[in-house]
Amino acid sequence: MSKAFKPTESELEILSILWEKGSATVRDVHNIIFKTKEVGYTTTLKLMQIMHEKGIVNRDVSSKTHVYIPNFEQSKAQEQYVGKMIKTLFSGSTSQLVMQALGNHQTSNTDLKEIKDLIEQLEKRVK
Amino acid sequence: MSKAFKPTESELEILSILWEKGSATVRDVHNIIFKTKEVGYTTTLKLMQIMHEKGIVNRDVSSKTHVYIPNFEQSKAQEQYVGKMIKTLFSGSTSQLVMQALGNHQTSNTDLKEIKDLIEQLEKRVK
DNA sequence: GATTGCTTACGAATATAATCGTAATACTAT
DNA sequence: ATAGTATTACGATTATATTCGTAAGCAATC
Repeated sequence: MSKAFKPTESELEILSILWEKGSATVRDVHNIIFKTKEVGYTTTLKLMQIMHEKGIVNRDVSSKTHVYIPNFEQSKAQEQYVGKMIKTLFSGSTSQLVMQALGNHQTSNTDLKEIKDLIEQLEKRVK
Repeated sequence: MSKAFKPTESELEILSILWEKGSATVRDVHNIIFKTKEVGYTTTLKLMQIMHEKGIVNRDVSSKTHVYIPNFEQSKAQEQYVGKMIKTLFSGSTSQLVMQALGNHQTSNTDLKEIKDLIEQLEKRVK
């Protein structure tokens, strides 16, 4: 089994930015975080350094301003958290989670169609 | 807006048990947690006392062995965490979360049917 | 009424996470 | 080259969460 990284709250926030952009400098990340949270630059820096020590991110040090790259797959994190959520928040019911998500968050018709298709495939498979 | 409780990891674990059972004593909760985690009884006790101080749970003190009752709605917690998950783990895409959940976790045909019905309602509504 | 066992209360220790200040270094423009 | 600016490194502090030991209370049983 693969190592079960458990990013902290702040680490997840940073990871989400790195996943979005592919790679980023501390400054990039900090600017985004700073929009919603009054926090010092060196705090963000330190967090990213720690993430590097832990191996959650890689970094390119070839230029003075380091570039950070996520080293933890988004899909892995998704699996991990979705599983735990279903268990602790939805008493084990996947469908409850799905219905909660669809009920409370805007979803385009195109996306809804896609989900329906998936469901139909699943129905076949289970049979 | 309602207070934004932010239960910690351990608190969530305890809450999930209380949601499941409706109410429980420290002993009840501890027995369940202890199955998967070597932890002292007084640790569980302390956590539940702290949760009480924070107002996350109520307790019935009428008999010597106190009975704890959740005072934080499961649905509130669901909203809170699902929203955050979509944002940080699925780059804002609800459908990605839904497809991940359905793809990786067993769901009965009855449940799938129910989800399809919901989707069809949503499709109408959006139009 | 002493002993045993379970319970709560509570302080304290330990572990983990988040924050920031300061200094050293590199880069840029004058 | 010098001044100004941005960057990293790193120690230290603060905040928060988790863990447990010990004492005290209560109830049943001997």
